[in-house]
Amino acid sequence: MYELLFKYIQNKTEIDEKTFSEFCHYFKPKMVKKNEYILREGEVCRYNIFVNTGCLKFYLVNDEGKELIRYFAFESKFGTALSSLITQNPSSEYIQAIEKTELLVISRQDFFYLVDTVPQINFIYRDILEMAYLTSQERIYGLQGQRALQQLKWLMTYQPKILSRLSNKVIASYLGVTPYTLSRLKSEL
Amino acid sequence: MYELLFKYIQNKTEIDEKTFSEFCHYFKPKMVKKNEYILREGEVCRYNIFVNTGCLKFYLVNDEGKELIRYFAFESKFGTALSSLITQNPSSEYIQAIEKTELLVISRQDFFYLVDTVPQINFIYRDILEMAYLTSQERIYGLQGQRALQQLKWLMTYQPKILSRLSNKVIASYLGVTPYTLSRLKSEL
DNA sequence: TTAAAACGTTGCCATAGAGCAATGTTTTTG
DNA sequence: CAAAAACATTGCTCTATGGCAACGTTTTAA
Repeated sequence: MYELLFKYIQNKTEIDEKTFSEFCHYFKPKMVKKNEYILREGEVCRYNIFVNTGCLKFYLVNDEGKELIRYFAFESKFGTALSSLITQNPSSEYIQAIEKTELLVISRQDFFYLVDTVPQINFIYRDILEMAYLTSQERIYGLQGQRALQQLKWLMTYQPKILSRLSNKVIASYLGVTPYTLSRLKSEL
Repeated sequence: MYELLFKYIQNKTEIDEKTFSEFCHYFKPKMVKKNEYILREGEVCRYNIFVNTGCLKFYLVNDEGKELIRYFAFESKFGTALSSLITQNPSSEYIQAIEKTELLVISRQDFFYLVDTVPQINFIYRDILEMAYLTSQERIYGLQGQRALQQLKWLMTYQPKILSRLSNKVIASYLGVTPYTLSRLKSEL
């Protein structure tokens, strides 16, 4: 149950099994079905989430009813509605399982307690934020500058998992184009 | 020289002048002229930067030669080419002064030393990353979903400083449209 | 296992924004 | 302060993408 999380932390910091076992019980296992919501728009996010197996999508629905996907969390990834988690304001994002998914869930309070008391978790949180920020920057530059075809090629190179595992509809929503356009772009490759 | 930085930190954490004075000398004052580069593409970023007065732009130049602006750092803001700072790989970003600008510059090594040894700076760095990430998320959703006119209206409401202080050319590059389009959009308001 | 629902593809037309050129305005700099 | 450079605006045309409709395929669920 905790092997992946242990490996994740071990990969980023120095940690022994004893230290890990002292705090890992703060992470509670949770199974969610395909299409099940972990968080809905308007709810306050009270958890940080580690994905053991499966995949979550983080998205919002804009004024025109269009679903905009910001991020996918696959196996061994953390994800949360950070804005709501930090501010404790209602989330504008949904979090939903794309597949049958196994999670480790830690409450906001426990998580920040660990950030403040366990140096390894302090570092892990810093690393999560740094990496999330870097990924966001790349995505901003991609959305700002690239035509959709270029973005698709970038995805093929750097995020092949997204293309191989997810539906066109979902990929289109991530790229910010319609499924029609995506379908046409793929025939241009 | 250090008043703004002290206020910035005091605003976010508990700190007294004595503690501040023990580490503030790691931040070195630096003046840059309008249009002067602080970092160019291909250089490794070795600094974190606090803006005292003026304004910096963080941008890259894409394959088509188009300038894409990711972020502006106005007074009392931190900014750096984080990707390069963390990985110590050559930066794909430029950092350039838009106006005559007064900076406080801290070396990478000193900065991370303070992050690891001064709890207030550890927290400040966490806060910078959190806020930067939140801002990035909003921007991703904006670029993905909104028409340029909507983005412009959003800017008017939430970032009026960008509109009032910067040239159309620069604003267009931030919005990811051409100056022609921006000029037309403004006449639609 | 089969009917219903969701998804993917493609033709057609509509639209937002790009890009060039021409012109006037503002800013920069010697 | 004057000449040069950069910037802003607007007409015209072109292109990438949107959105609907139709149709075949895959997935879902009773």
